[in-house]
Amino acid sequence: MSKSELVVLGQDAEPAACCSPMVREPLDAADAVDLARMFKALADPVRLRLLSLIASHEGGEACVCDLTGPFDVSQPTISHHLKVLREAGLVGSERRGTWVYYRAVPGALARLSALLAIPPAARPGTPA
Amino acid sequence: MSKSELVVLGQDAEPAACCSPMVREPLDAADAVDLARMFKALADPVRLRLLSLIASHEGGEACVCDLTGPFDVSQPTISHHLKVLREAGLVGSERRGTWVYYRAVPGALARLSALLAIPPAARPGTPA
DNA sequence: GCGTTGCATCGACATCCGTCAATACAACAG
DNA sequence: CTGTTGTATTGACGGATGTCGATGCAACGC
Repeated sequence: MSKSELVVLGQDAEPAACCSPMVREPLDAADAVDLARMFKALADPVRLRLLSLIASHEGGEACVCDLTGPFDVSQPTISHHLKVLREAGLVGSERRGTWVYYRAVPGALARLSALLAIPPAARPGTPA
Repeated sequence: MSKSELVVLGQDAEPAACCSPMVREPLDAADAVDLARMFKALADPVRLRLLSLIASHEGGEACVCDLTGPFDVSQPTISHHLKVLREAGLVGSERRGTWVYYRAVPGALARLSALLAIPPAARPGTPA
């Protein structure tokens, strides 16, 4: 793992590709599979808390060493959860010597947020 | 089931109770359990598509009879998924004679959307 | 009341998933 | 190279979940 896995900025350009609010039009099956995978990554309390710890951490990133303490689960479990988040595209990681740092992927969060948003001018099902 | 289960409007008042953006501060454990449950309900492609069908349906609601056709799964599976969505608080239902109508709960979606939002003036970890 | 339609529930099954102890791998210092 | 620290992976285990056919329940018309 000599190359950085930390995502390049520019992810922000991606949200529009898939996810206008779901209340506006039905999701297609392919998008749904992709999105369900991301929601599945969020569907565990420990992972939610990990993500929020990472995302809100000073400097916008957190070292695994900052993440193994606050939970009542073992280190391998934390690693496993981080892997799930990483593979879902919600976080990126970068090794700096012994230490591994994780950072949230803003574009991915924004994508999900946009999907769930209620359009301001319309309510569900109200023609926009 | 003679009383309506369709949620009363006013749910919009609730999002603020829990979910400012997770990138702003770490989630507490109790909130994480509650939110993970909702994300779990979204963590299945069929359920995502069901929710989007319901939410985008004309009139803001859909009858189960509108929902059993578009998927390659059986009617009991659709019912099961609708139950999961309902129990997660993402949809409400109302029986009208033989027909049962489902409607998305805007407040619940807005709550999740707000949780995942990236604050406009700050990026993850940037002091606001 | 009976037959029909719509929808929910039940029970079984195969698959998936969170957790852990043990272990492997990466990086570093001496 | 060895020992140490940090982190990821492995394999086992018990529990959770999506799916189905069968069935039960709700509502309706006759």
